Amino acid sequence: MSKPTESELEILSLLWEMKEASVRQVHERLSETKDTGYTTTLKTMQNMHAKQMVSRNETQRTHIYSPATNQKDTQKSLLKNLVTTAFGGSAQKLVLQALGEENPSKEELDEIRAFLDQLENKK
Amino acid sequence: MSKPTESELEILSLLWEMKEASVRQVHERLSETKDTGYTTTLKTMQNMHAKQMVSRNETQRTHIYSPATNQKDTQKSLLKNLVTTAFGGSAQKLVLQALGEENPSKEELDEIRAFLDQLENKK
DNA sequence: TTTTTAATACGATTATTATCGTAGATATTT
DNA sequence: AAATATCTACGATAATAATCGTATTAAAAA
Repeated sequence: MSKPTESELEILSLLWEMKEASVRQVHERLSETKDTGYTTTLKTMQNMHAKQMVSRNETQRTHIYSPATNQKDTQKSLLKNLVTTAFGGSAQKLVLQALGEENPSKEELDEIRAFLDQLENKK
Repeated sequence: MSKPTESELEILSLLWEMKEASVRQVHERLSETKDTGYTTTLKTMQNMHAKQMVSRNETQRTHIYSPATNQKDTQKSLLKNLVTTAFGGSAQKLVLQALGEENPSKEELDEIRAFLDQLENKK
């Protein structure tokens, strides 16, 4: 399971959200934030398919793609990577930094607290 | 302020930790986890210097490098990037995921709680 | 049924990153 | 002083990623 490149990740994220989509649909969404040609998106998705990062239904002429890699697992490995490379291995620091920057709402804070309690109980 | 590449980030992290170091010293640390030649490390650090990502003292033959980019700012932008590309923009999800995976100690959990309280008081 | 539109495949090109080798200079050791 | 080791500089190459253009085919519209 190879690490997605930056471009691949953008597409993968969209697919996680959309569940399944054609190249056209992905490209349309991508165009909101990025200015590249249709064939670029196509090629990237073909590459992703070759790497088995996405699967596709080819029964129609317009292929329908869906994510083949688990979102959680991918997030997990990207996070781990960031923790080791940028946070000196401390997830703690990453969490504090993320919380500090993102200005979470009261509800979110409570949710995190609940989660902390739950974690503690497991010990 | 350009985004560090993967290799650059590895070196930058070490420099954040070491405060300042020669290429040799960085290379030695790097060798623990990576198997590349000395000149590769040298070249990367020279590139980083050209990008003003690090500064260096050239008064001695052996140059001494130190980070020129703020650790917090860099972490912040990398985090933001990850949140948007892999977590659909939700820092919340990232935090929960990070907490869930890293199995923090009781002390760390308490520290996070304290931080949450502090955040809440600011409102 | 002809024309136009929309899709895939795939090679080619460009851009970026990573890695290394060699030359030349300065220290250090013998 | 000569030999050896240790630096930097820097070009070259290799590896990886991103982008696009063109050919071909299938569907849709005129």
